[in-house]
Amino acid sequence: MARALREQPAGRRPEPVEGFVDAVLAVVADIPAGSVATYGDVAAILGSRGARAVGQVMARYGADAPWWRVIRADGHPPAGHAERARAHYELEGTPLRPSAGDDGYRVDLAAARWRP
DNA sequence: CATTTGACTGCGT
DNA sequence: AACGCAGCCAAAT
Repeated sequence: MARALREQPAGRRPEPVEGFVDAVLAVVADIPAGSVATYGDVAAILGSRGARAVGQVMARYGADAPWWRVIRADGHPPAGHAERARAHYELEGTPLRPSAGDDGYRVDLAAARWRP
């Protein structure tokens, strides 16, 4: 469906769609189930090193995206979402690894890291 | 336009 | 493995 004009009712913007935001969501959507990518990897694919910027996008716009497939460089799930992410991992069969101190588990990056 | 913020990363302790 | 610190990036305020 054609997206009509980009103009919105004055003073109201339906979605702050920006190039970077859209790109991040697109990359995240490309991550296959059972695999994961680090914030830094997603940023690198976009030609940037803004791992934090990617996290920022996920926090604000990743609500409807497979955010659990984007994890930290250490294999830890998104901060504050370990419990919810774990449910998705077990459902998708993402290779996990037992951990003592963390949230009780940790994603096996060596086996689950997505390779475009 | 300047400052703050944050679902990050790497290194040292 | 846990904690702290500095560096980096884009969006939000």
